[in-house]
Amino acid sequence: MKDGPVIAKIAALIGDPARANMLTALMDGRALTASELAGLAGVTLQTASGHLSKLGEANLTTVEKQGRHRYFRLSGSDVAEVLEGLMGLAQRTGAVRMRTGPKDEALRTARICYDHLAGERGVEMLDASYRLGLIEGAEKPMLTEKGRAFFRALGVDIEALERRKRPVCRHCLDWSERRNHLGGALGAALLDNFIARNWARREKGRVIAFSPTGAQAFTKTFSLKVSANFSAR
Amino acid sequence: MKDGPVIAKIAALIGDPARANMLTALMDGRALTASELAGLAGVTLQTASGHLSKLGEANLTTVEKQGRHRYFRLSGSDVAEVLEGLMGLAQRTGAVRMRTGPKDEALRTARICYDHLAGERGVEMLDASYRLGLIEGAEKPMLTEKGRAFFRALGVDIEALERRKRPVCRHCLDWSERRNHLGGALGAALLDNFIARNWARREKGRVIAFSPTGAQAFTKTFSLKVSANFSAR
DNA sequence: TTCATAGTTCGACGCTAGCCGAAGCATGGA
DNA sequence: TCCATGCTTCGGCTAGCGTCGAACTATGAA
Repeated sequence: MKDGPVIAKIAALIGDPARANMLTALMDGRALTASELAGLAGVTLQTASGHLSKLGEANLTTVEKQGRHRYFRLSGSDVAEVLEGLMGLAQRTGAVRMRTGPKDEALRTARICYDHLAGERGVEMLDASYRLGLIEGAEKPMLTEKGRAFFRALGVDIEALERRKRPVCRHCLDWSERRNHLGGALGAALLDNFIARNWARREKGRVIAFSPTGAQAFTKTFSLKVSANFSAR
Repeated sequence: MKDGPVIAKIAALIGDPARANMLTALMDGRALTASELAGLAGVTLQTASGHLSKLGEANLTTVEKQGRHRYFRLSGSDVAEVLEGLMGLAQRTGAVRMRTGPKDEALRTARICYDHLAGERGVEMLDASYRLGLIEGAEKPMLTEKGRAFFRALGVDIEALERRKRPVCRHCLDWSERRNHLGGALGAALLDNFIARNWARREKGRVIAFSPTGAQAFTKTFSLKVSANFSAR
């Protein structure tokens, strides 16, 4: 009776189609201007402006002024996580079309979730990290000594990550796979790493495209089985 | 532009204060009637009925008919998880409060339901039976081989129970916990068993009182965590 | 059978909130 | 200084939805 309205306020904010469009557009962690968001949401600039101020008041987004532009982004990865959770519910409902186009296919395979890898690849990576003993702990995942050495060898500055406030390892529920993938500072650092190595690159939308050699390297690094998916693209 | 409205539908459902109240009330996994939910949400029965049918259509809740009551519960733990996520976001701005306690402590803890154990203990026992792999099947619970051996070792004549017409295992909805406990022939036999072992005895009214040693034995048998509840009573 | 309780359906009312046009600031460039 | 661009604020319109009273169905008890 008391905490209901609290979540209702947030949920109602996400519940408007225009705002939901804006939020999902921001899910890849990029910052977008008010005009861009207006276009994506299919509303006029002044309408979008109103929505964005509401989202800001609720601390779902933050603003960054730059010249005469105002860049909006999600205020944190936790917002993206909740949005992914809602997508999961929406998918399970069956009210959503299960028919998936080629774009959806690519999204399922590998996409960006705020700032880290999601989709099949993301889930595989987390699974492998547990299987290889790099990470331990169900509730609160922690790097093992072996994991530290492993990721350091990949070129990730673990110590720098640990100095930050953000958790190094974190589970993040994947709406398409409905299993956890790896979030947190390490998840973000790894995605950066893959992109820097040219294993993968960001494409339009939230798609992450692995190159053939990148996919091979990824598979080998995490001791994954070679799947039909990889050879297919 | 595509998946925005999808999550918007779900979020909008959660976004109404009355529905949010109902959903949060259901977050502990209990099942509540439409009237109770109406009261908790502060709306009339007919309004609540409308809300509940919407929640059902979206598969956020499921219904269970029992007599002239209709018991509503969340359709899965994933729903509760999303709600918790929303609370987390809400917490950034708003305040949080805790829930209230019970009335009749002893009755809630353990009581007789027709001929089997109900209340916290009963619910715990059913939960444990699933967790330990003694029982399988959501709709129609069945003893596993492991379960047969387990209960036989406790001194229950499983074969005799199976010869009877009465179902061996049966879910029974618990009015205080609002979750299922174990009924059926096995549920009855187990309560007899506990009393015969002096783990518990029937008291005035419908209260079942566990002795300290009985509570300990019960806890150990079903591999339960030792709770403060036991030591407190 | 009759009454009581639980819940649903229908219709009407009223408020909220999203929407856009127009006007108002603010920043940056010429 | 003047204009263009990016965004916000204001005001009025409208649709949608949450709400309740009343009538109806279903289950159970006397």
